[in-house]
Amino acid sequence: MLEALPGRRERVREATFREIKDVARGILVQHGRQAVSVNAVARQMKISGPALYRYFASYDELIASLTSDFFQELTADIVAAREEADRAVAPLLVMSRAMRKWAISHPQEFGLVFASPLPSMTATKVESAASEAGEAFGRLFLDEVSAIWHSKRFPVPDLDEMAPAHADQLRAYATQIGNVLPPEAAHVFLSCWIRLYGLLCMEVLQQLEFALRDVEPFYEECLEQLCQTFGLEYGSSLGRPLLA
Amino acid sequence: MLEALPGRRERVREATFREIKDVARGILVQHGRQAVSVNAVARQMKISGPALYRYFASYDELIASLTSDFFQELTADIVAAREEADRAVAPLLVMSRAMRKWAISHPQEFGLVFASPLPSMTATKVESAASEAGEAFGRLFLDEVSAIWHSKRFPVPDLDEMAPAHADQLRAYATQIGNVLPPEAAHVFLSCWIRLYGLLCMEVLQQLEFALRDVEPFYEECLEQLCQTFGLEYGSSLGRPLLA
DNA sequence: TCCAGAAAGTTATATGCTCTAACTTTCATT
DNA sequence: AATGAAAGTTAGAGCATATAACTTTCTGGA
Repeated sequence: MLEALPGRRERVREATFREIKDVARGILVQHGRQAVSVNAVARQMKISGPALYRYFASYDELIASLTSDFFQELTADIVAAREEADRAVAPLLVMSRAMRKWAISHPQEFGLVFASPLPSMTATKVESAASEAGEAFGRLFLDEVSAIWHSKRFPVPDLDEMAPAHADQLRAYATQIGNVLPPEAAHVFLSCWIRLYGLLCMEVLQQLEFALRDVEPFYEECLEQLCQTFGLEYGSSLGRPLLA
Repeated sequence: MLEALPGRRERVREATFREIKDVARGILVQHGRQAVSVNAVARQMKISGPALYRYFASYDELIASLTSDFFQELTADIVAAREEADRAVAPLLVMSRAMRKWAISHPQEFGLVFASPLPSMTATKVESAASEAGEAFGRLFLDEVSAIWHSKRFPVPDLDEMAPAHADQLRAYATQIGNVLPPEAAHVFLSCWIRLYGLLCMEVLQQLEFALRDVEPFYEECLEQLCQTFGLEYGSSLGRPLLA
């Protein structure tokens, strides 16, 4: 029988890939990262454990694949939010809020991405796909800041007043990102990125629960200062509540 | 035979506790968090695995004990740095630099503290000792900011201009910390804490390696702004290098 | 001094995990 | 229909946490 071009074999294989990752994600969300295991996924799919190794060479590869998916989903969410948003509010704000919205409605997923174990000197990891997806995610914000820079500039510090070693690593980074920002502007971008992403990290990893139930006010405060930095108009999120 | 009051039995038991934790820490530092296991520790001590359960009821308890130790060591380091430091430079600066110094010279230890798994809804953890030590650590900085507040004040936002829910949680936090700071000042404290600790988190969890080899310039920039916030004089760390 | 009993350590074992090896089944293509 | 790759199976090695039951070691009291 003539098959559709993707091939029936490959289609069911693709479907199995999806099912494995869906089941794994379900376990992650319901029972936490520790509960995600090759065997647990296989049990829930009612197949034997080793069968899963036809699809993923190792446990780490399965986790890396999940990580990659999460980055892509997060990226897609942010892009979608940017497209659909009110044109009056700065895209950078829309994107930042979309990032947090995804992070706090998917804490386990975000936590998996963030709290990956430290490489511990040894081990050249097989995280290429995951780190690529991660870079694409970061690129979203970098490109937006680059657009702002090229359309109207924003204040930047003087490279000569920095420690030479720091100026060097900024130049290296500017090169690495294809010079979409000059080193001085890259410093500002990184500084803001650190504040925003660092805050999200602390929130999701529950490092602020000793004091706060709702971190959003601090996130909005951070966004406000971010707008000042880039010379954007800060539009409060009131009226378009974060958690609808 | 009459023993010294602590009792010989208890002394050797205490020594075994220490050895277990020392060995576990060695494994953590050398081979990463994943490699820390009850059996691995026992092997290295040349005792049988189950023997360790005379000292720790579970693997999680061993980890929690390590976490507690790390917090205490970090706290002690910061206190020592504060005592020994040049009186001309603000204690808050000295303490912040001591914190980072410890964190980056003990990345695995700091990572263990930070990247503890998410509670995943269920599970009432046995982390009381660890979280107590963690609170003592945070208290160090809180007390310092409180001292600054009571000696000369610093600018604070208006509580009435905040979202009511946020004002409420700030008041609750102020109560929780025994009113050593009013809610408005608590907001400022938390805001600074988030920036400083969040940056450290990102650095140690290697979330900045895509761009930076040395995060110190950003840390110092953060400290400079922190000094502005609290009305302190920013003394560069030059001349007393961070990594001697 | 000797002995009862607690403390500390042992082996054996249950259960779960990752992952490999060897075998069987399924199924699309020739 | 036959072939051979793909997908699934069971068996098992090796390591993990943890418990149970046993032995050894040491302490404190008669």
